[in-house]
Amino acid sequence: MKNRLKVLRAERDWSQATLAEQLDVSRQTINAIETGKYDPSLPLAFKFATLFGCTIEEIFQPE
Amino acid sequence: MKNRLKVLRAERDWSQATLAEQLDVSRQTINAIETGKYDPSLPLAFKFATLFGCTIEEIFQPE
DNA sequence: ACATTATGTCAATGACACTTTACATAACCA
DNA sequence: TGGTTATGTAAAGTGTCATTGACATAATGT
Repeated sequence: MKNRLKVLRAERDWSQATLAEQLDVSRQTINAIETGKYDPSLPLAFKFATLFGCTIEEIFQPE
Repeated sequence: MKNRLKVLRAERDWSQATLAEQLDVSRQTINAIETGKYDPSLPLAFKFATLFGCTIEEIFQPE
């Protein structure tokens, strides 16, 4: 699963820690997802979409 | 997480087993997701969307 | 030079996603 | 009545998601 988190974060000038805080997850979770170590759960994917104001499909794409 | 799987299945007259087969998961997984026991992984959510020809958001909605 | 921030990574742990095998029930039909 | 299909559920096992705490490195600012 690919994702555009790094870009979306950069557009807002947010650190991984800042993003983690807003989503109520750990910084390591953000880092792991961003670097492709694992995929977020579906509920967390929805949280990303809500926070960034776009659809899940606009953030995550299956390989 | 709510979902419209039962309706989407009914529209196509598919059993849980038929759907499971097409998604390459077990029938119990379909049943568990449909009855809200747990949420699908993000990759599986994408598979549902692809198969039904719609977006993840059109199938699943956070509570 | 020193402190701070951002990122990457590791180990250990608990919770959840998904599996197989199996049993039960209800509906349908020959 | 007996066979088949659809659905729900349970137990036990495996792998993945997400956690905390910790350590390392690079970049920035004072």
